Amino acid sequence: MHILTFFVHFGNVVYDDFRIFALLMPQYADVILPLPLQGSFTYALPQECEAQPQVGCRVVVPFGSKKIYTAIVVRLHDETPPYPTKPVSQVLDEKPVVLPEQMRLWQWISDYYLCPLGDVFKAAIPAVLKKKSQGARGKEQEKTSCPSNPLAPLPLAPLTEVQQQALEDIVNQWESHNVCLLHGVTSSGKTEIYIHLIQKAIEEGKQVLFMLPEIVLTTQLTERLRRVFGSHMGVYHSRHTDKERVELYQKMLSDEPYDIVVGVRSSVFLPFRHLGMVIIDEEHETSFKQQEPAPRYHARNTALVMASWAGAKTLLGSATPSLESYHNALSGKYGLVTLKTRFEGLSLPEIETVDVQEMRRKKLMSGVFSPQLITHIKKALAQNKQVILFQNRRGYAPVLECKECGWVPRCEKCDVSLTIHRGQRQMVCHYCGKTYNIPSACPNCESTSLTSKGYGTERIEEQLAAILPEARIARMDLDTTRSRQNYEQILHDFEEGRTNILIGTQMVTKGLHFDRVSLVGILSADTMLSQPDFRSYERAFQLMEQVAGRAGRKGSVGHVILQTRDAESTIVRQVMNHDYEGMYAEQAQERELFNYPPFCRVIFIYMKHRDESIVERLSSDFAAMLCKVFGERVLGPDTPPVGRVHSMHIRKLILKIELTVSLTAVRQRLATLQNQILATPQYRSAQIYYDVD
DNA sequence: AGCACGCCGACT
DNA sequence: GTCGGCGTGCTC
Repeated sequence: MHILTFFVHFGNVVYDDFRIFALLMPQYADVILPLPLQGSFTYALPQECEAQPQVGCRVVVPFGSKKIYTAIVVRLHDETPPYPTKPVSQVLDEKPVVLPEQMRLWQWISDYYLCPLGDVFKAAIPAVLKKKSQGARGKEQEKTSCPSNPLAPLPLAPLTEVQQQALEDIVNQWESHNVCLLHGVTSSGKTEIYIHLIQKAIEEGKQVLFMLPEIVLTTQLTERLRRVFGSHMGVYHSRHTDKERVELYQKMLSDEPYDIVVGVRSSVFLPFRHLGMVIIDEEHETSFKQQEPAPRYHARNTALVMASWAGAKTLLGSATPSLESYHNALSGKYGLVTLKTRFEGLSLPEIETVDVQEMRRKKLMSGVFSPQLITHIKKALAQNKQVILFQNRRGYAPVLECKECGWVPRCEKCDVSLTIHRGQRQMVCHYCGKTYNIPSACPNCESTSLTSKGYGTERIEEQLAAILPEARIARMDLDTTRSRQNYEQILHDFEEGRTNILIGTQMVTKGLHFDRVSLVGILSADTMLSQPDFRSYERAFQLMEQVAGRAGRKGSVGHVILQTRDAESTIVRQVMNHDYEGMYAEQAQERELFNYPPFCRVIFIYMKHRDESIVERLSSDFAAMLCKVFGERVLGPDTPPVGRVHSMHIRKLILKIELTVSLTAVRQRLATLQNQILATPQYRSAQIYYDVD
């Protein structure tokens, strides 16, 4: 409890003049450890003056019989605990490295996302700061995230009339709302508006956090910002080395912090002292939510909480807002500003659907390629234009199948079929990453007629190369972009026109701007809808709309070919008409009917165990216990689509909580019930964890 | 998380 | 009769 209270009364408790004069140092420090443990541990403090830590400082402590950890002091006091204490072995900081507001945010994440505080600590602090190393406190030796731009900042590009109007609308909305949603179609020039807002905030002496999904944080955008903000700006990217992250963290703690930090999800954990504005671009992106490991936090929602505490204004930007944010905007909780026109009078791309079923019946398909798509690709290449092809599946083919007996290779540790990767000459489990050799004969019936079913990006590349041998094709997916250099090389080659067709997964849908792309092909709209997830429809719309937005730049209307088995489906029609509002209305109705966010809070409860029968019993017992307390709000247990990962069998329960019910009460009930069931001897070795919203 | 302590199988 | 399997419980 208690952790928070002491931070709130920081000034009173820590800086007690009387104490210092009387040389009565606090005798004990409560610390948290970077381990999945709830609560804090008490250590004795050495009584020398110079070794006194403050709350928020790192200390080195022995833990267990031989482990040594870096811990964070959360409270100083004189209450002798009823057990023997070990002494703190070293104090690493003179000044706090975790600010009171940060600690408060950690506690909020721990409470809201139902995970131990130690897990938040682990995620929040760069690894080097957690290690027991003396070199870590090197504020003085400022290195030259990171060559900073020595050039004088360029003057801001003037906004167009439409952009200027949007900017004024945003500022107006902020008069009456803390959060404003900017719904701007792709290429409507949102970035320019952000830049002007950031500039304004910096002039007012405020700090700005500009959060982006990983994939958008490419050189294209950072370079543009760098040219404007130069050495005022820090970049926080997951591909930065740990050393670079520590430098940024230390810089933010120093007396001359960056005015603006452009960063990914984990940049919400940076220490801001004068946060005045938060901008979250592509706010609908699912990568803001950390899935694995704990803490399973949502960086957008966490940033919203942080901003409201700091009294900062937040701008959420997207061409395809999340249903949650749009709902908040319509209900008046957020301000809403809409930008309907594309930059420089560009019109939205024209979308043409192709009925794959029909083409297949007429035997006109060449593999995944419809004749229409091939014609348009040829036309684009003849005009020296470029093409982006989108397929949301990597690898060669999702399945290998024996023609004789129907045998399909599966992962030993997970309940999924293996994806074929030709390039690596292997089959790969996309859940645990385990690789297998491709068999030359079926291990079941010894037949050698094994065929690939379905299409991944790798196979599409192969087919296209056969159809258009003269095309210069590049592929961009997880497999070809393992290193940052590869990623940048692929983009660079495409930008320079060395390649003219780019095939890729979601990676090609985000924030890339290429002037010569005239055609976008969506190879299979249907595969995106196949996952049984309440957000899959929304996500499919967002992906298609985003990738379509890559087509057409200055002076010409872009063209999109959307291949589907069901050209009459609502989603295809909505994408064709760029009808976000229609999609929203329909999905919102559905979510309301079935009690899903944003009309309800959803907590997924996962249970894992090596032994399937144990997890089976555990899940039904736990469900029964939960039902007694939560009644109809409990759904399940169910086996998730992939019922076994890493040899652990999984069951899932869903808890739907009305927005009016206090989450604190729910959390306490859950904790009690979880402790109760895990006290049962047979379930002791099971794992239970939660995923909120 | 990691480590120690503790109780049951195949080895010198 | 011991070495070692990993189940379980604790770490200030």
